Amino acid sequence: MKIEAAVDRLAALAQETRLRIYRLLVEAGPEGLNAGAIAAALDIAPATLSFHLAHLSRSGLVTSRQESRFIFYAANFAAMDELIAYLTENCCQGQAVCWPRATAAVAAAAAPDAAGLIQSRKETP
Amino acid sequence: MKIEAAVDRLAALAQETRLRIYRLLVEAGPEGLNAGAIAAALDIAPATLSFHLAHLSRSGLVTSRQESRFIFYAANFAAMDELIAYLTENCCQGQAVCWPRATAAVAAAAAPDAAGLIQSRKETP
DNA sequence: CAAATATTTCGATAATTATGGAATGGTCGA
DNA sequence: TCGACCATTCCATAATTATCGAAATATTTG
Repeated sequence: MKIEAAVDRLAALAQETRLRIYRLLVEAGPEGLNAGAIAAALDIAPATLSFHLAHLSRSGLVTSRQESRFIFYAANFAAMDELIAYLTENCCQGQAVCWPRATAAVAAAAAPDAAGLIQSRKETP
Repeated sequence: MKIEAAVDRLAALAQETRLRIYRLLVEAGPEGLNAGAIAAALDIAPATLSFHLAHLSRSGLVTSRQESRFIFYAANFAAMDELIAYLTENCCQGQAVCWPRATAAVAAAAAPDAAGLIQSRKETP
C-alpha cells in the first residue's frame, strides 16, 4: 500500500461527520444503506452528505451501487484490513509483537478458543 | 473511546509528514528516537517537525520523554490498539466476522497456533 | 410526457491546517 | 556563568477543507 492511499483513507475517517457515516455503515454490514437513510439517521444535509460520501468512496473505504433510484453505500472491509496492516507493519523491525489487544479482541469474537493463546505485551511505565 | 479522540488520532495520521514520522517510530520500537534523529531521517525543518510531533503527542499516538538534552518520541502501541478496536467494533451488529485478514496476520505473528482457528468471511460479489 | 423522488453538482463563505524563518527556552560541559 | 546545542514557540502566509442553499441530473411512477 502506498503512503498516499493510506493518507487518503485516514483523512476520509479523520472528520467527525465522515467517521459517523463510516461506523454506521460498518454496523449496517455488507448490504449497506442508501444515502437518504444515512441522512435521516445522522441528520446531515443532502449536499453535505454527498460531499462526505464522495470522499469516503474515493478513498476506497466505502463502495456504492445503484438500486432502482436509491444509491446504496457499504463499508469495504478489505480496504480497512489493508489500512490496519499498513499502520501496524514493520513494528520494532519485526523483533517483537506490539499489538496484542485489539487483535485479541477481534480474534476472540472469531474464535473464542484462540483468545487465550495470544500473549500480552509488557507495560511500559 | 469517544469519537472526538478517534477523530483526533486519525487526523494525526492523515497527513503524509506525520504518517512518515509515525511509521518511523513504529519501526524504531519502544525506545523511540529523538527529534533531531527524526528530522535527519525524514529531512523535515525543525519548526515543522515540532508542529507535527505536538499533534501526534496530543492525540496520544506518540509519547515523549526527556533524556538529557534530547527529547525522545516513541509510538504508543496501546493507543493504536484502541483506535483499531474503535474502527472495527460493532461490525454487522455482531452477526458476522468481517475483519479476518490483517487481524489474522497479526494474530499469527503473536501465536501461530491461533491463526488457523480464525475463519474467513464470505465473499460479496 | 409530467410529476415526484433521490442524489449530486455548483458556488460562495467560513474555518482549519501546513510550512518555515526568526526568536526563545532549557540542558549540558568547560 | 558562558557558549553550544537541541528543541519549541511565535508569527505570517499559503493552501486545503467543511458547510449548505439552490440548481441540475437521474430514475421511477402516474
